[in-house]
Amino acid sequence: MDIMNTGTGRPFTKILDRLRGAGLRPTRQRLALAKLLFEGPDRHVTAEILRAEAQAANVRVSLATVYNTLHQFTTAGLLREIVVDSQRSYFDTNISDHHHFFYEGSGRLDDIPGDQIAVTSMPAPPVGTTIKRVDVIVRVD
Amino acid sequence: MDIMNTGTGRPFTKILDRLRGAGLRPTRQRLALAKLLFEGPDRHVTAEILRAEAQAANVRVSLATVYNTLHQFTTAGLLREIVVDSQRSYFDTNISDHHHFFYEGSGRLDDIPGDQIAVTSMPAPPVGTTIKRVDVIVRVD
DNA sequence: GTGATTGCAAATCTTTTGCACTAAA
DNA sequence: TTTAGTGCAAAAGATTTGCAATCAC
Repeated sequence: MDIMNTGTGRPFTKILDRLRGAGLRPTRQRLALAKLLFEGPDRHVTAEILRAEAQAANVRVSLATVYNTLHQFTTAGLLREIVVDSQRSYFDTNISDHHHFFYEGSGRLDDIPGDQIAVTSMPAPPVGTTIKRVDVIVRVD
Repeated sequence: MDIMNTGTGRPFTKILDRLRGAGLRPTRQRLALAKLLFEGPDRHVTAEILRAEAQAANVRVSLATVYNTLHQFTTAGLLREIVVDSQRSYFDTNISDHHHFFYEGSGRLDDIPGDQIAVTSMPAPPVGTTIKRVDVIVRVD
């Protein structure tokens, strides 16, 4: 089955609508990357991983476009960027409230559901600022 | 007063012992960087900031040595690396249990004392792993 | 002396940018 | 058409590395 077609004669409408809803033109590259990212279970990717998958799926996309797309999807709220490693950016397809286990050795990242962890007695944010997000990273090895 | 001398005729013994205790030869560069880092209140530095301060204090240190030293100090437990930005590494002279406010706009980092925040109902670490650290980052802007 | 440490410049790696070309609406 | 999006190659920025010179013990 071609990556651009679901085999039902209906070219994955849900993803198409998702891009349209985000105000992003459904180009061949965005559709293919979105399909890799959003069909199937939630995942954590780096730009390099996604580029490799695109290549493996016979989708021609430049690395620059992979970076652009990851950032556009993040800005549109379709992805979330996770900062765990100062050398590489990870993007999470799970945009619900949750946290992470980070395996320092392998660079692997696992979700911790939001209800399995709680941050209490949060201090007030400094005057003039707003809390944008609270990230909890449990580093294991 | 010279940075290599306290003016008391006693060349800052505490820092010297700190390096010796960590098994690090007290070289001119390490002593000077340690003085910049550990004399005075706790702080957050990047390699570039520390290099600039060394330069301002008339200490000749190469950037490569600044990086080496920051990592050696971190391995020795004298510093702690904080990951908040995927483009830059921060090092914290406060090695006690605490968390951080990160100002996305300016790149500034503030400590949140360990007793002002609590993470409860932590999930068990995956089998075969040990929790190395739990980082809470409150992103504000 | 001898091995650890340093400096420098080059290399590496990730990410961004400029700009001509292509494609969506 | 018209404007957004893409690819490529070059640039940028942070960090690491190789190796000869230097320093601590």
